Amino acid sequence: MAGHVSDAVIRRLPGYYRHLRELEAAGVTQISSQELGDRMHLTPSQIRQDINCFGGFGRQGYGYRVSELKGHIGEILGLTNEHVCIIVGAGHIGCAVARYPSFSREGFRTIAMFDVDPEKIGGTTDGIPIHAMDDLEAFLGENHVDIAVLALPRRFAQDALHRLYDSGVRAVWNFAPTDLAHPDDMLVVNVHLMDSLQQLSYRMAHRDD
Amino acid sequence: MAGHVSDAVIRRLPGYYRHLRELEAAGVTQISSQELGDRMHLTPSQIRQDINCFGGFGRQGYGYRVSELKGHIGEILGLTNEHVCIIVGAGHIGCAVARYPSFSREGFRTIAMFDVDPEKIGGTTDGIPIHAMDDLEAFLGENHVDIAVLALPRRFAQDALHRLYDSGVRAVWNFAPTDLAHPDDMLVVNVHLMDSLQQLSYRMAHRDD
DNA sequence: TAGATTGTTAATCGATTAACAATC
DNA sequence: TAGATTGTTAATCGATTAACAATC
Repeated sequence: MAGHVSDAVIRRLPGYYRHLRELEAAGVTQISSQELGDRMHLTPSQIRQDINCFGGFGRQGYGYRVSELKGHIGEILGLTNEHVCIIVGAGHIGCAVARYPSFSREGFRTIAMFDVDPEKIGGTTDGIPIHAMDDLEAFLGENHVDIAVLALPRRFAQDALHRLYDSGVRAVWNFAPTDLAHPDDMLVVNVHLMDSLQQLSYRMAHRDD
Repeated sequence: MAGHVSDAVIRRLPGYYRHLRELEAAGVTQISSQELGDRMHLTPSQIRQDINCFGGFGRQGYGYRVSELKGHIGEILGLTNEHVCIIVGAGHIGCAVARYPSFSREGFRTIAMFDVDPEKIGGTTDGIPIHAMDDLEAFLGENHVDIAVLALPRRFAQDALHRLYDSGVRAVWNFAPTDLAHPDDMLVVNVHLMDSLQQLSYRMAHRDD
């Protein structure tokens, strides 16, 4: 069904999902590409092209059923299967992720956190146990983990990524502010908060251009 | 100097800055578009095109001076002027931002946080005072603020944005998981953590396509 | 049925890549 | 000078938009 799906489309998919969820919550059951485009600041054409990368989920003369389309896009995004996660680094960012409500609501289940701080080891955050960083390999030997959240200072991130790879983890959500080297069969998606803030700074500096 | 700069270029600029900072820290003083491209997974052509949106910062037969180019890009990103910030919402994300080292290092100075929780009001995070949300307008009347960081639950974010606008704030770094309506003369850059995670989920689900 | 809106093909636009003269 | 690498123009590629027949 899906031939090659471009990066541009993949980047927009979560936005569709988010808007459709809001529409569903607001009691909207039907929507046209025109209306959805107005809402998302996209052209109706683009919306139809994007959706038709995956199949014809609409009906001529009617538009799209909100809950049906949301279901399809959720499936396409892989949100129907649960993802078992660990968080490496129990600092402020790691804990913020652990407690982020949408994180568990969308099927990302955190089973453990890891840190080097003896003060934290043995404790919990939101019911999630904090293990010693030294126990990472042993833990991964006994537990299947889909995604590792990397929430460490920059200088520790590359080493942690190698250790995760060697223990079989093949997907990383990286908050460390650096581009990590990784094998081809490991997926790494970066958050790079400072990049986002610097884009804001750029736009402020060039407001009148 | 800069004609129209495309979104694609703006999105890459912080990456240049980050890599150049790492190179500088590693003691590298000179780099060619070829070498920088290898490092950043971009073509040399694209790097030269990107940089030349802003001016000819290189030298034929030599390449670019790392510290000089970093300086230019920092300036282009608006990092030479300090940005006065407030953080609206003193939950885990707000506090994570407040303590994020690069935040203050790159000239983003947080002068206050705001929250509705009586337990938090009057306290501090990392030396930053937490004010009552009710005092937002009074505070903004007395203090110039360049950027508001929105770190509130979704349902409170739109109202907070209006209040910020009415008190003169014209730039928002938004962590609430929703696309906020805003006037044309207000800049809003979204972080949308869940979008980023869902992109990872998509790529995991479609690994073998 | 008539009206509306999709799915899909064709046209356009913009971004990326290639090429090469300029020049350090 | 010769070699290397930029700055910049031209070519290519891909993404977005427009158009319209299909059809609910």
